[in-house]
Amino acid sequence: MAKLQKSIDKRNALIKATIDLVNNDGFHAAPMSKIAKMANVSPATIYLYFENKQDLVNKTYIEVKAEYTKYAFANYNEDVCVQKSFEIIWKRIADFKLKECENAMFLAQCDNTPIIDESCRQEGIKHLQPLLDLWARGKKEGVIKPISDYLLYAYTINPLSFLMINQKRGSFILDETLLEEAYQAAWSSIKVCK
Amino acid sequence: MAKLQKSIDKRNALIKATIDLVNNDGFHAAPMSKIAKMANVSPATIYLYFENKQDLVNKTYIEVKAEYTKYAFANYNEDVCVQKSFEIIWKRIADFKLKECENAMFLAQCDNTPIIDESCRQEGIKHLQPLLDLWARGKKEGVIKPISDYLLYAYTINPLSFLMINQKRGSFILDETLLEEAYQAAWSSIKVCK
DNA sequence: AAAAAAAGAATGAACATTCATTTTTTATTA
DNA sequence: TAATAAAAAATGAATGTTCATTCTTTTTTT
Repeated sequence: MAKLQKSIDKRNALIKATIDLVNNDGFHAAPMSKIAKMANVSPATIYLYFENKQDLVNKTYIEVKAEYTKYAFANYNEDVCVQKSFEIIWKRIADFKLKECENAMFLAQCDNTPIIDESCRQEGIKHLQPLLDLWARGKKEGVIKPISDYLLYAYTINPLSFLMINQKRGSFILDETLLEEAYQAAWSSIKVCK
Repeated sequence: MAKLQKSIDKRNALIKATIDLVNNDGFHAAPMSKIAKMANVSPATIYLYFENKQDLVNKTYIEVKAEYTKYAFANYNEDVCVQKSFEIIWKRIADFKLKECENAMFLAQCDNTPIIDESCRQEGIKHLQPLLDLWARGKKEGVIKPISDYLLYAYTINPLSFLMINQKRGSFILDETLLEEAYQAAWSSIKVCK
């Protein structure tokens, strides 16, 4: 396999450069020549690792999305009760969005624009299954409101993207206190009130 | 004023074409030539109305943002109680995001990417003041949680963008029932529990 | 007939991608 | 182990295209 012999470091550098440039300048202002320079590589080399620019962006998206979900569910355990499980996952996701800010920014940009192919977006959604399963369990137990998963996501996970972007822009800082308040807001929006 | 004599229709057509193209193809794939064609105008004519491409996009953003907030606060009245006021504004915003879907999509794309200038983004935020005032009142009265406005926005308004985008992509449909559920989720995430 | 607005064609720069070489790595032989 | 040949990887410099913007001319309005 020729591909496996090619330096994985170069590939990673290219992915990272893509994320950096797209985050800071936008996709429209992230030419292959700049990506190459930032990765310390010749423009021609990119084409040894990726078919073309679209492929580079698609693959970057899929890779980052996989990292994101892997991180989110790393210490998830089905034996714990719904509320606690949700808290654990939510806080892992919050962690990712704040610590892996560059990655999270890139995902947010892809999720809100037509820069990646629809098939890649679909591909990325699949990895969220454990969260959907947890919600199904919560609904069955009467702990979580019996509403669409899209609503649950919109009110618990998606706000984190907004907060992350605004923190990155320097509008405000998400410290421990704010994070706890955010978690409470998330949980109160989907829990069943006794 | 030479500017006022130029056809306002052409200007509007250009703004609309910009929104359409950026929504469907992304900023990187919205060349001036296509925008011109879609607006039934020569490429050179664009430069009679806008300085350059960046200016076109900036102005489009500001214009759409102004429309958005104008719509949101159209029937807002300071005499009504906080909870009711919030409901009215929230539902107007929901309405806008669902009925003026193209406009809302464009805003979402601008708000999550570096395609518009930072100064325009700031400019756009100013128009939200009435909502921030309402929240201040709600906090003082002990009706709304005493948390950062960014959190309040993240948990009440921002989810609508996510829902709108996914509705546009055909993932699901936001009917009357879902909309009411969404409103309840929004309100429960920020109200003070008695 | 003068001024303003609009047009299509032209210009030059920037870009994605490919090409022709060079460098590096791997495998082979002495 | 050292020398070398073959293969793979990487490169910088082309290539041809696309694009934003401008220029010159034409059309429309005053």
